[in-house]
Amino acid sequence: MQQPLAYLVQSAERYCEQNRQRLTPNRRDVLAILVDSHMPMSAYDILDAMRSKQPSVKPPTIYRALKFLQDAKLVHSIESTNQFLVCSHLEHPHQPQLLVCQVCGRVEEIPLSEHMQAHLNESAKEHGFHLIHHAIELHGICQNCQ
Amino acid sequence: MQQPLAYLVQSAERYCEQNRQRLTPNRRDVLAILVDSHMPMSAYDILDAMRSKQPSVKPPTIYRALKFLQDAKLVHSIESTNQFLVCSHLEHPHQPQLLVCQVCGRVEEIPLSEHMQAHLNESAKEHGFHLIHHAIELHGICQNCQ
DNA sequence: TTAGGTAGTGTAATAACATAACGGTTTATG
DNA sequence: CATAAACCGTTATGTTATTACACTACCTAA
Repeated sequence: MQQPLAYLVQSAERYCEQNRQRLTPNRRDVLAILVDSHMPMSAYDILDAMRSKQPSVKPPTIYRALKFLQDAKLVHSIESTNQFLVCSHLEHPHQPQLLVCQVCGRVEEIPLSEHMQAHLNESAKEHGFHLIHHAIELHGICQNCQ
Repeated sequence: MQQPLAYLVQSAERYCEQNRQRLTPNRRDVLAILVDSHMPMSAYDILDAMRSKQPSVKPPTIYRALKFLQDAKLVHSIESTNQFLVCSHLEHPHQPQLLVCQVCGRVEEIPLSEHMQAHLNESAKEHGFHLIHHAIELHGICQNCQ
């Protein structure tokens, strides 16, 4: 379910090559922290984790790294909980659909079906709306917590 | 597109009767402010508007009223922008789908098609997920802004 | 090789969003 | 009128996110 760090790093490096950017220590550390946690984390959760090794880190450092990781499609943001999550479907381009458990706080990412994607595009088109990206977040109770 | 206040108030009163609650001045004022704005507003936007007539109002008052209005299905929250919006489809029960314009900031609410609804339920079911509610927010550029 | 541009960083300050906790008031109902 | 539930005001604080500015690191082309 969870991508290994090495694979994510590889993907990050590819992104960097294509965009004149660099996978710096800050960015790598934030990614590693998110991978290690196996849970969605808030920016301040990440900040706390960073501080255990580098006490002077401040919020903008985290938000900048998260921005990079989101642009590189390695991390998704969860709008309804203000958290961040490592992408679990790097293998193909996708828009995420998130299943957010209200009990344990875990979030499962599932790829949005092509059918759904088509429907969303269709409904946007009907309203003359130029669609750029979307957030689809389902809240409920996961299998484990039932 | 926008519901008239009278209709919303009527609907609020029906909700109150059924739930031993009251449409108090605070709640009515917050609703009226949202209706008047014709735009999504943040809680603090609403707070500022309230203060022009009642300078001592504080954040909890707004958040409480918003909670009531959301429970009564008169107002939707927009997770990705931390804003609130008067519901524009009171006529039938629905889960909202929101089209958020990145240029003008306006948000159009469209009813989620039954087809989409069915698909979402299906995908939740496949993953053993007990679905309670969802947020579907499409970001892009609206017709006016293109 | 060095000048200049872009990417990236550190830091302080603050903005923006949201809730906890408390004690008191209002309202409906028996 | 006694009671319980809903509602409110207020203080304080917690949480999330950004602005702004000065600086450093790195790449590339003259």
